Amino acid sequence: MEIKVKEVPCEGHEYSNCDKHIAAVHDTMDVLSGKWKITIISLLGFGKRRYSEILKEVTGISGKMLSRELKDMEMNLLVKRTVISEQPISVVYELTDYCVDLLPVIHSLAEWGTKHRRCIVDQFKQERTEVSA
Amino acid sequence: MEIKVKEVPCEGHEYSNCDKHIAAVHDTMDVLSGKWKITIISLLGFGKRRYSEILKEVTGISGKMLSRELKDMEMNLLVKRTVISEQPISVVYELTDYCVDLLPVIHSLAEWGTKHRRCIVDQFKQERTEVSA
DNA sequence: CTGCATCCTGGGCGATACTG
DNA sequence: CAGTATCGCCCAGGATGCAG
Repeated sequence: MEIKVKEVPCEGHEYSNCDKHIAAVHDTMDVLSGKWKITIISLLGFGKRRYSEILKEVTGISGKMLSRELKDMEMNLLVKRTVISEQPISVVYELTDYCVDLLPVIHSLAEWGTKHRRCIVDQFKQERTEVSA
Repeated sequence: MEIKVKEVPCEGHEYSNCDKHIAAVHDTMDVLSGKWKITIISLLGFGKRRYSEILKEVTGISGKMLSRELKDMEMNLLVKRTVISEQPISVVYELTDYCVDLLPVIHSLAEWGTKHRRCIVDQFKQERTEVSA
């Protein structure tokens, strides 16, 4: 996080917090980045799952990526890993309470995304009618 | 956006909306993705800027990337591009009203990111004291 | 079953030079 | 001044195989 904006006159928000603000946004983006984390969080939102269950239910993900993402998410305290010592051994993952704080943020992303898709589609349609007119 | 989660029993939210929800989140992430968009939006939050001004104030960005990001953001209706026919020619960019809807979302990302950084740092400190104890 | 190591490819991003 | 073109690096992520 070495991204910086040079000093500029303030209109609306405090500059002194600006760099930190930007860094904080990137922190969250990093936690959610990659192709699979959102999907995994959404799936685990339905309840705890075993590794192999996640592998089946998240269509398209490879074993390597799932391991990597889960380890990453565990380090970020988003999921709890529990080893069940049966034969054969199994491991269950579940969302932490901490991760629940993230859900409203994800919802706000989803809301804007939904609106945005409509907006872009409408613009596309409008351009087509203008051409045909 | 072909990411899918297979049917699973619902606990809490409706499954039928789940795929769309995930796709919508990714839509927003795509719009904000890359190394520079957040920074550019934040800068333009202070007011309109010329291309060369942005180039100077966003430290580290190259001309190529700035052109590319601005073009991308213009397609996504986030910025408005205005050519001023002076000599030498200049171009000013400003946030659209539409982009303003995105600011609360960005703020929520920043809030969680700030908290998360504290959380991870605290965990790190705690692990160190446990080792020394 | 769970998870890591290896190899490989596409795309994000940087540096530099060039055009209107 | 505002961009584009070319080159090239690096790394996220896919495929496959191995280990505990």
